[in-house]
Amino acid sequence: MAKELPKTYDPKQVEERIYQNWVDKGYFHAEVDKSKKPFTIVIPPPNVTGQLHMGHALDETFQDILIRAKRMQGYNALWIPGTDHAGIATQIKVEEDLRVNEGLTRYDLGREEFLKRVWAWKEKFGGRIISQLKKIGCSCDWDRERFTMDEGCSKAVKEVFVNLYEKDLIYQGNRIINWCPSCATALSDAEVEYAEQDGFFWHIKYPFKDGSGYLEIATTRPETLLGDTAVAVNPNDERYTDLVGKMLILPLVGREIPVIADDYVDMEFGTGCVKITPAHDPNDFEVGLRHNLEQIKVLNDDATINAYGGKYQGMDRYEARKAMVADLEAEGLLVKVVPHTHNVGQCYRCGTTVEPITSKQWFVKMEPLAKPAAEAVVNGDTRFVPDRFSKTYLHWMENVHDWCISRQLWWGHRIPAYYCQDCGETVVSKEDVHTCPKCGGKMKQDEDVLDTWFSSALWPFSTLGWPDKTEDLSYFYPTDTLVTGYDIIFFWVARMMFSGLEHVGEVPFKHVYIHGLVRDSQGRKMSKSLGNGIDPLEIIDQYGADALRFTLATGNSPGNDMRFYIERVEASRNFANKIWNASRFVMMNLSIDKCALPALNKLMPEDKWILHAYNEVVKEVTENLDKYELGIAVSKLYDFIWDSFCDWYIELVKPRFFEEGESNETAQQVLTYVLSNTLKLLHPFMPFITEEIWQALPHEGESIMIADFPVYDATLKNEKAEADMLMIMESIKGIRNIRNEMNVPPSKKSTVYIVTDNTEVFTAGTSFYTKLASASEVQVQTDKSGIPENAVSVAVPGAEILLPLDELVDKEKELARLTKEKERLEGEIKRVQGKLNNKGFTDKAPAAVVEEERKKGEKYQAMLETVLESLAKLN
RNA sequence: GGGCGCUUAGCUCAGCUGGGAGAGCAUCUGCCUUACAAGCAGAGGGUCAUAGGUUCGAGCCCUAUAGUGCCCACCA
Repeated sequence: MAKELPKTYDPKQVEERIYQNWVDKGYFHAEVDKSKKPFTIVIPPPNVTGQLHMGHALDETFQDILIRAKRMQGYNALWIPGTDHAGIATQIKVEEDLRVNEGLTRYDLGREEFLKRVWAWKEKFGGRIISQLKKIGCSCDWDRERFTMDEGCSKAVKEVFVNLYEKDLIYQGNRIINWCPSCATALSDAEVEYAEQDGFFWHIKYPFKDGSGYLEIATTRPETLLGDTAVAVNPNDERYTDLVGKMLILPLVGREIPVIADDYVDMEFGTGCVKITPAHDPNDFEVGLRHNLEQIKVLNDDATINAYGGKYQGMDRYEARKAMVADLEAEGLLVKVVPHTHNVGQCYRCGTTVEPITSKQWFVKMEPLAKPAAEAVVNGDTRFVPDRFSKTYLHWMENVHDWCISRQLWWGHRIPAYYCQDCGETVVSKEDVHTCPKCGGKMKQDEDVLDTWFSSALWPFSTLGWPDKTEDLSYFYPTDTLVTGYDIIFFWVARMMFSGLEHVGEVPFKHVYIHGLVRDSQGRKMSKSLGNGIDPLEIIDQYGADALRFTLATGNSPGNDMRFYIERVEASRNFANKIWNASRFVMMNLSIDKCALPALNKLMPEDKWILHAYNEVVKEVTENLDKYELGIAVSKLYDFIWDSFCDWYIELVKPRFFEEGESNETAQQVLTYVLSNTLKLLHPFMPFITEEIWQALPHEGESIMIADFPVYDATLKNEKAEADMLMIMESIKGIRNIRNEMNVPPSKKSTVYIVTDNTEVFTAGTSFYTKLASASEVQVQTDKSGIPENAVSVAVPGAEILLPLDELVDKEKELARLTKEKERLEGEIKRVQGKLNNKGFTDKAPAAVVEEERKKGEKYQAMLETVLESLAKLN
C-alpha cells in the first residue's frame, strides 16, 4: 500500500492531466437543478485584444476560489466564461497589425473585408485566452462559453436598444461629445482620461465694432476662436455690465459677435470675459443653448481646420494654433502669453487629446435608469466588498450624464436604426428594415456601432439566454458574486446594474467583490510601455499554477493593490513542496486503505490536539470565505499546514511508526484524515496539487473537486487536549532553546527531569522529549529528589525542566540567560498586576478577560519563582 | 475644488467585531535529525506617521496635522 512519490513536486507532470480529467468528467458543467441552490458567477470577459495579464490572473483566481468552494459546499456552482469584442481596442489592434504587416488601412480593405480580418483575430486571440484560463485552473463551464458579439448577445443588444428607444430612453441628438481624432469616433465621458498638461493662456484682444476699445479674453485653445459666436461676462460684473449687448469683431475672422451675460462666467477667473464656442466646448455649448447662439463647427473629424477656417483650412489643430497666434501678434491683438497647467482629456485607448465637438450621436438617457440602480445599493440588494466602493458607485450614479453610445467604428454591434433615403424617416427595429414604412423608399442602416460597454452591460443576463425567458435565467439569475477591479466600476459594474434592473427587473448580482491592481515590485502599474509586465503563463510554467494562485490570493485584502515579485512566488512554490513532502511522509507510512477517523477513545493526546486544531481551522476558513476574506483564509491554512501539521504533529507522531500496533494505526488514520480534509479546505486555492495528493491517499469519490467541503465537527472540539499539548510543546521549545543558546550539539543527549504537579500530562509527553528535545532519558516527578544540584533549569508553563548539562554550561551565559528571562517575566507580571489592580479593569472588563489575566499572572509568577531559585543557586 | 485609500520589523504586506504586536523575504547562529536544504531548530529587529481625545484598556474608534497614492469635477 505504501506509495513512493518523487521528492519534489513537479507541477508540469500534473496540471494538464488533472485539468483534462476534470473537463472530461464534466465537473465544471452546471445544469438547472432545483434540488440544489445555485451559485453563479459570470466572468468579466477578457478583451480579445491580446493575452491575459497578471490582473486577469488575479481576477480569475478569486473567482475560481469562490466557485470551487461553493461547489464543494453543495451549491450548484456555475461559472460562465467568455470574451469581449472590445470595440475600439480590438479595432485599433487589427488596424495596427494591418498597417505594420501589409501597409494597409481599413479603408483600403473596406468594411466587409476588414471585419473578416477582425473575426480572424478574435478567433486566434479569443482561443488563446481560453487556453490561458484553463492553465490557471479555472473551473468555468466551457459548454457555456460566450462572446459579446455572438448570436445570443447580439439578439440581447438589439432587444435592449429597441426597448429603450421605445421607452424614450435612447435618443438621437446633436450634442457635444468627446471626439478622438485618431480613432475618429465619439467617446463616452467614461472613456476620457484627464491628464495634467503644461499649456498656455493666450490673452487676446477682441475689438468692439464701434471702435471703442476692446475686451481681453484668455483662452487655452486659441484655434477654437474660429468658431466663437459670442463673448460672455458675468451679469453681476460691474466692469462689464454696460458693455453687454455691444458687438465685437472676431479677430482674424472679422465676424461680428455679441457680448452676452451669463452666470456661468466666473468674475474672479482670468479677465472675466469668456469667448463662447458652442460647437467645441461643453460649457459653451450650454451657454449657446441658453442664448440661442449659432454652433459653428471648425474642426474636421481628424482635427484639421475645416472650411470655416478660411486661410487656416486644412491645418492640423496645433499647426493652426501656432499660425493664428502668430497672426494675432502681427495684428497687435495678442496681449500676453501666460504659462498654465490644466487638465486635458485623452482617449483611454490611444491617448490622443480628445476634442469636444457637437455631433449627431445616439444617447442613453441616464437619469431614470440611474435612480433605481443607486437605490439597489443603498438598500443592500447589491453589496460592495469592501463597502467603501458603494460610495464611489453612488457618487457616479448621482452625477451621471447621458451616455453617448454610438461609435464611428466598424467593429461592434451595428446600431439597429434605419433611415429612409427618400423621406428621411428613422426606424429602430430588431429586424432589418429595407423599405420605408412611410414612403416605401429604400432604407439604409446606421453606419455606426455601439459602445462596447453597451453589450458588456447585458452580460449577466445575455449569457443566460435573455431576452428569452429561459429556465437558466430564472434559476441562475441574479448571479451571486461579481469579481472585478475598481478601475471598471463605472464602465461596467454601474452599467450592468441599471441594465439588469431595467431589463430583467432584478439586480444582476448580490455581491461585488472589488480587488485592486497587480503592480510590479516597485509599485508601478504593469504596462506594455514600461515593459514591466509579468506574464502569468511564464510563472505557471516555472512554478506551477498553484504557486501563482497562492501568491495572488495571499497577503492581499479586498480593494487594495498588491505588489508582485518573484520571491513571493518562490515562497508559494515552497509551500506546495512542503505539502507534497508531508504527504510523502504520510504515504510512506501508510498501511490503511480507508480515510476515516479512529474511535475517539483510541486517540493519543497529540491526535486530539491536531484534530481540535484542524476543526477550528475548518470553522475559521469557512467563515473567512463567507466574508470574502480570502487572504486571511489562505494564510490560516498555510499556518495550520506548515506549523501545526508539519512542524508539530508529524514530528510528534513519528515515534509511533517505530512500533507496530494500534497506536501506529491510529496515527495513520489521524494523519490521513487531517491531511485529506485539509487538502479539501485548500483545494479552492491550490486545485492541482490537492487533487494529485488526494487521489494518492485513501479516498472515496472520483475527485477532490466534487468532494464535500469539510464542516465543523463538535465532537472534535477538545480544549483540554489543546492546553495539555501546548504545555508539552512549550517545554520542548524550552529545552531546545536552552541547548541552542548553550551551543549543545544535537548529538549530545542528556537526561531530562520534569518537575510538575501535572505528572499525567507530562508523562504522556515522554516520548516526545527523546525525539524532539534530544533527551536520553526522561524523568517526570513532583519534587527535585535525585536531580543533580547543578542542573540547568528552565521554567515553562506547568513545570520546571532540569537538564544536567554541567560540563557544557557556560556560567556567564547561563547567568545572562536567566537574568533576561527574569526581567521578561517581571515585566509580564507587572503588566498583568497593573491591570488586575486597576479597579476600572476588574469592574468593567468582561469576566472572562479578567479571569484570563489572573491565570496568566499565576503562570508567570510560578515561572518567575523557578527562575529566581536557579539564579540564587548560580550565584 | 470634492471624495476615497495608505503610513505597522531592513523590504513587501496581514492584523476580522478594541483585550498580551504577526507572516513571507532579507540578516545572524547552529543543524544533511530516516517527508522536505525549496528543509529543520533558534536569534536579532517595531515609541504600529505625529498630536490630541473617547475607553478600565487603542495598531484598531473620534478629531486635527503631515507625507503619499488613487478617483471624480465644465473655471475659459
